[in-house]
Amino acid sequence: MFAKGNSDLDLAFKVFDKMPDRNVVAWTLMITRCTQLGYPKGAIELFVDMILNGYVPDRFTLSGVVSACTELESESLSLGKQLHSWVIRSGSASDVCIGCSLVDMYAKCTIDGSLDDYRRVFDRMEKHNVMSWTAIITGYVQYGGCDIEAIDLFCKMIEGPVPPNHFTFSSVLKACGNLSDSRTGEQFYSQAVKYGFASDDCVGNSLISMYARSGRMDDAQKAFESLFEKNLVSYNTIVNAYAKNLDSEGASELFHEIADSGVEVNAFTFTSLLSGASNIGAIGKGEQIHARLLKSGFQSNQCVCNAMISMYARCGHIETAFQVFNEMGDRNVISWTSMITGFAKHGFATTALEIFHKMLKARIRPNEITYIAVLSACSHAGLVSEGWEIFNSMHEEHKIAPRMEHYACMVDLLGRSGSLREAIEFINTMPCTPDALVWRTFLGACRVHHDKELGEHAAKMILQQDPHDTAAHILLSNLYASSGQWDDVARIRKNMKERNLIKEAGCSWIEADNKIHRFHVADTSDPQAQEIYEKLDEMTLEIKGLGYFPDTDFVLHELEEEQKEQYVFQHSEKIAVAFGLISTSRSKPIRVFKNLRVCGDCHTAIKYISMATGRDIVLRDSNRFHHIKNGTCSCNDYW
DNA sequence: GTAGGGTTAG
Repeated sequence: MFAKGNSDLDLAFKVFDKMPDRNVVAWTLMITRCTQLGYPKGAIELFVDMILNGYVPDRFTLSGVVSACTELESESLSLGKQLHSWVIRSGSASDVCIGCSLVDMYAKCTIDGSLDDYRRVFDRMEKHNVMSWTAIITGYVQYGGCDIEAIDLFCKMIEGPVPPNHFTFSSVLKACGNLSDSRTGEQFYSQAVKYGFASDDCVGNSLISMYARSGRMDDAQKAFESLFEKNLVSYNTIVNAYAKNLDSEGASELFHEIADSGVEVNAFTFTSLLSGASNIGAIGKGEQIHARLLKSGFQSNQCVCNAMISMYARCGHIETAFQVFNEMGDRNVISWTSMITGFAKHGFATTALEIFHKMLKARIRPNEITYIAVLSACSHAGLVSEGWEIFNSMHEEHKIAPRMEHYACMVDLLGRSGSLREAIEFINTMPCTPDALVWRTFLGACRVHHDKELGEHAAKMILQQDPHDTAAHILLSNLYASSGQWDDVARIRKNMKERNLIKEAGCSWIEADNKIHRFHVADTSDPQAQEIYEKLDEMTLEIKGLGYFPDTDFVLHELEEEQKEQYVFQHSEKIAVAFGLISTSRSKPIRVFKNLRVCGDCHTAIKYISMATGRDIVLRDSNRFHHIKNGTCSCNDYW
């Protein structure tokens, strides 16, 4: 009877306080309402009051207070556990209602994604209904990161007597999306159709997202178009799909379509648009969205602010990112991690570490992604001993078991600093089998330090695990190319061709006049191509005069030295810089973005160009930012 | 009076 808005909650409290004769139902009702209206702490206080007043909670009360804990996430895990043991003592461990709440509570409150707790509760339940099945499957997908287990459980479920509903299908489709396994997803979807959920918006939206996460944008678009009814979530899903797939133009067009359709956008929409802008580094677009945000009233939403921090940082405006961070009211672990990542990618490792220590002081618990950010900060700056210290502390102080990514960070840190032997020793003593990521990182270090023997070993280890790994083929071929073994280069290229492995094309882009200009190697498609190449030739002569010598190690083909030079001078990042020189204002830095790591020769050449022209050049590659000024780079040639 | 879902930020 109570409670749509917060004032209704006040009213509900007034009535409740005046009740002469409260019973368990009244207490329970108040507890659940508090949680539903976003006051889980109030719910817990009420529960404590209730006990102190001598009332005995029933199954609904316990379920309600467990839900309150769920809302508070990891903050209340210990209370949740106490409630759980209470449930067991009171003999209600097999109750389906309490069981569902407990599964959900463990799923959302357990930080390290350990599955044992919620699985144990699930297994103890007397019988299962569609809610308990859905709760456990969702728990695996959302909080355990265990998509395969979720799919297995789903398969078990459909063999049993309880039919899945639209929520269950939605979760299992999400699991397929996380695995980028659209084939399995399609099978589940056709089952969903058989069960009569063909026109269900929830299942339809999950299908779009599943296709998008599997990289099948055309099918995502088709699924979107064939939706029975498009709601805001559908629009947000497809906007996000375009943003993720680097099509921020497509995302903004859809944004206007939404506005025209009369559907009101929400914070999700803005967050997706911001991430779309940040993926391609389109600061102009990002600023437009920021301006629109200020009118929308979502500018203080936590997710939106976090997306803004990341957008400004990833577009090269680290100071503005820091400003947004400082002005934010309520920061969570993602806000802090975004800021640490931002500083790390810009090469301000010491600042990144300072922020990390402030975060610990503010009693914000770092998670595994925070540690990836902090460790990569160390590795970008060559802070070996700090890296070790942090790596050791993550488990000792915060009970976070290092994952493959953390091991890879350490390999990167040791490898880049030149300690290849120490890195390989680290790999050999890992408690788990190193995966392709670890070996790929190590191979990258071998390439930088020209260690052919270890590099070959690493590439073989990668190809053992994944014979189709394009990166290993390329790195191996680069390694051979840099020592002039052209027969081996040819063999690898032939192998790649046979296996139909295509190197992701190097591509650079630059924003000018609020438009993105993209360039590939030796690109002549731009209307201003002639001017660009004239500028390039002019720059080549000029910087050679300053002492630049082309490093043709970075050319893959066996060519005459002069041809190699020419080839290296047609790399996409150089073309983009030349375009920047002729079409952007002198007062601003030239901001270039590249989808892959910047080539070593380009890095050197661009440093000389900054010296010759007096322009500041900011280059974001797939790994980090390079702030190039007067012939030096913020990465200290360490990338 | 109870429990489950799809879209967002690192």
